[in-house]
Amino acid sequence: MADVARLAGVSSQTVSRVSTGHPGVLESTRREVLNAMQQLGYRPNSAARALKRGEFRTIGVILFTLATTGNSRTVEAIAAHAAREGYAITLIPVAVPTQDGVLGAFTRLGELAVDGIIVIMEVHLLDAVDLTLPPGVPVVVVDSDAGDRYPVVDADQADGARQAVRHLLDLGHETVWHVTGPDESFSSARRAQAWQAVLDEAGRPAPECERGDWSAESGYRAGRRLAARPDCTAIFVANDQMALGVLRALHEAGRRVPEDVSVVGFDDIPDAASYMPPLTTVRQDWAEVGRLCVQGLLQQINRHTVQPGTVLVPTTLIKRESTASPL
Amino acid sequence: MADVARLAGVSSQTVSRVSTGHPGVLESTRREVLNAMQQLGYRPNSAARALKRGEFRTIGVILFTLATTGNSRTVEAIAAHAAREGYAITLIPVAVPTQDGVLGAFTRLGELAVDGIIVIMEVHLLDAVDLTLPPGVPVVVVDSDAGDRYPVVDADQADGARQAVRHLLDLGHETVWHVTGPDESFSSARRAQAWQAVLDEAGRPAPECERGDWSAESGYRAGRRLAARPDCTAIFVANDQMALGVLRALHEAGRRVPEDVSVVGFDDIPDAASYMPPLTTVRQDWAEVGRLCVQGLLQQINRHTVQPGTVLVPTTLIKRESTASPL
DNA sequence: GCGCGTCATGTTTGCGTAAACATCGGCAGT
DNA sequence: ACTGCCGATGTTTACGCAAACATGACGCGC
Repeated sequence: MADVARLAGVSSQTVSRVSTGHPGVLESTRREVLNAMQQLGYRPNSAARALKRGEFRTIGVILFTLATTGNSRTVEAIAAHAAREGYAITLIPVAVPTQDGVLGAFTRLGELAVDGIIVIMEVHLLDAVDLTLPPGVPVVVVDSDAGDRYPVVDADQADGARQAVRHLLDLGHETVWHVTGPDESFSSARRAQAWQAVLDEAGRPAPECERGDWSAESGYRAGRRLAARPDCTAIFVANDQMALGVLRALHEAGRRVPEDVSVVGFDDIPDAASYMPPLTTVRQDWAEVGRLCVQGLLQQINRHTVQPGTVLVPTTLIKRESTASPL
Repeated sequence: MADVARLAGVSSQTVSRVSTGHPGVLESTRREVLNAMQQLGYRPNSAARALKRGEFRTIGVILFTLATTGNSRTVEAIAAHAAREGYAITLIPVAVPTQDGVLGAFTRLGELAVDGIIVIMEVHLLDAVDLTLPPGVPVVVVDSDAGDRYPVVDADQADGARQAVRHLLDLGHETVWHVTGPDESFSSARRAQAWQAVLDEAGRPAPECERGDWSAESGYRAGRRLAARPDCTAIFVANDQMALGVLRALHEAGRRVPEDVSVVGFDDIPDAASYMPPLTTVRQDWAEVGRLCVQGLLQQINRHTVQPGTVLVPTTLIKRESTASPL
């Protein structure tokens, strides 16, 4: 910076003013400085800046995996919106989904240069490590029921599930079977709860759930078991990938979709429209979730206000060709 | 830090020594300092640290999208390996895949606190912005043909495509049709080139390519056109998602897979094993790509050696049930 | 017993930046 | 002409840390 100042014939403070866009610099001076900067290939040192300003303009995102469509889409939206606000995002992957793994990530995070944190994971995994969450660091949580302790942003999974199950009942199915995600997943639990609630309301018997792990393969296994039951005519599957497996199992068992069995998925991943048949499913707006995360976090950072509570992003039932009235 | 020093009854330098793990501190003193740190909730300020040390221990990853399986998996592997080496990763999404967009990202990047950059995108988009790539900043590129200018890491797409096409020819197909990715994609070009080369070598006619955009929907459209041609018995599709669309198109046209038409995909995304039928495809080892990126970048950072050149990660043909000899 | 080396610890300094304050020149109002 | 004020720019300082150097205590060999 001193070199630039010398070349431009001004003080380093003026250089600083130019590079931060402060007002009160003569246009002619500004141009001179800009010119000197370019000539010397000067770029501000962000460490010094962060040190001086006491902020990093960086948001940390802590998650288990980018392998799920939901997570990667959410992160992408977070990154895009953060960039728009002049924030970079730092990814903190938790290698192992254990409390030790989370603890490690949070320890690293404590030393990391971030102004706030977005947590994309089940909060119960955080319970044991709360102490290490640097106090005073703004946090927003996704995919969790921690609305009483942190600000939470999430898709309205319960409502999506309700729409899915009601759609099947409205088509005239006696009841709806359900393939859940893994036990640890709060999303899975909420979807299952809503499924159960709708059946209860309608006075229909709730068959026992099949349990999967989100993978198509696990959906296939669940689907084979369901395909063997002639009374099963409608299935609500907790995500699209498992639904893909269910469709294959039904196909192999000779049960037609939607003529013999109706299937509804969850997520509306891009491929779902190309399944055989195109899948009726519940769309989640991950972009909006990401946007609200960033917005909520920046609000905390700038206004120093924290409001625990859950913000729900609406979900939409997308009707395609995998559902029909029973024959 | 001063507070910690006071509480522990030592100088701030000793606190620094403890927090950086430097040797030459009496065990008893160390414990005392650690204790004081905990009590005061002290955590080192990484901005100051970076300023003093002249390094950020952060790697920037610049890419267009996390929406493709390949990108998100690669990023995940990069993050994991970087974490293991004590590096954080910062995501720089390029909103618009134009040179302006890239330019913007690199400008931001220049002011960003990173010690090196991994670029996951077509390098030709960088051409116009080379000047803004901060000189002296280590770079590794993925998915590009810039091996003469930068260190490049990539899956061996040509070999994977060769294996796929040879497999189909070996099964006895007269020739192999091809559905490509979008024009701008270098991966797509390499796969198409290899496809053409194998057919040429074998003295087979190369049918005209169908062009897609990686999406299942575009695969479906290409598949419909191919399904209409009775002479088409073997299709090499440039990725799995488009293959899903091709499978649906063939199914709707009443052409059985693999009895009437064989299909090979590329990527081996987890769902591919659950397609109908399970898809024969080429597996890419994204985790290894990510690992090598980090390794190569750290080598540059630590040893100050740059070696342009391309490192290829082997790809493997995974034979499933979508390919068979023609009837 | 003296000098020297060794080890634990303390003191000084500067990394690059920007806020706070200081200065300086000119212009409006009287 | 003088005061006062404002706008443009310069000077000083501190952000938190860790290298480099300084100090001081202790032990060992002669």
